[in-house]
Amino acid sequence: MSSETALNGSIRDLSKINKLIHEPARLMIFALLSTLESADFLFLMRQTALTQGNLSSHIKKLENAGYITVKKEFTGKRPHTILALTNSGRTEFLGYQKQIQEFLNSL
Amino acid sequence: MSSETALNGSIRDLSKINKLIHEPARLMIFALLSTLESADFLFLMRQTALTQGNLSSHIKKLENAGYITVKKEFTGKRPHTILALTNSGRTEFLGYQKQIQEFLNSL
DNA sequence: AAAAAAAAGTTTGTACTACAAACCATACTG
DNA sequence: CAGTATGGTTTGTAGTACAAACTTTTTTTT
Repeated sequence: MSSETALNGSIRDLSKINKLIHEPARLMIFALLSTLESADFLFLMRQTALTQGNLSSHIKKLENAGYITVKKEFTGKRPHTILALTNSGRTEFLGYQKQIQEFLNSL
Repeated sequence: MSSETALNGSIRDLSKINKLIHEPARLMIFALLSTLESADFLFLMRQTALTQGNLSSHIKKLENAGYITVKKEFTGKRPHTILALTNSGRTEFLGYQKQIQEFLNSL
């Protein structure tokens, strides 16, 4: 191995970190969904303290990336949006955790 | 303690994470400066693989925040810019590390 | 039963930010 | 002395996070 690769690997790798996950608001969403397996819009809103508009935007981004699924149901008469991580989302989040943990360990 | 505070503390806290540090390019700069005590512009540029313009912008932000000092010297005839963390910068970076580690531990 | 307010989101407008291209100043080089 | 290299800074732009405003349906008030 070159003299730079091993020690600085985890530092330079940061430039390739998944920014869709790294963003704090979305990191909260990932954290909640990864421990809960599924959650609804209002629950996420309360747990994260994000506004509706902001949460909605982040959800759309994650859905477009294929990281979460969005199911729109009705509970009685009221709409109910259920979010869950996809396999891809779960895998990417685990990879993110690994990368950032390695970074912290390198300090 | 309330039922939410302890478990979700580290999750909701993410919304208050220091974004000046959290940004990947600057995280690289912090990582390098925290282990090296001082470094010059070109060294940082090579280690991080940031472009000159981009690195320059990030440095200015960190300097304005009081997280780093910027000393412009001459080595022989050539300009030489030396960067170092301030106490404040070091403290904030440690706080950041702690917060993100707690987050990872909570998953 | 009409009007008003609430619930559950989505869309739109804006202020900010990361980035590279273009620029600047000085120093070498053929 | 023209051209290129060195060591940066400034400027322009595309993208992003966020909240305000809007939409649609339902519930409550009068």
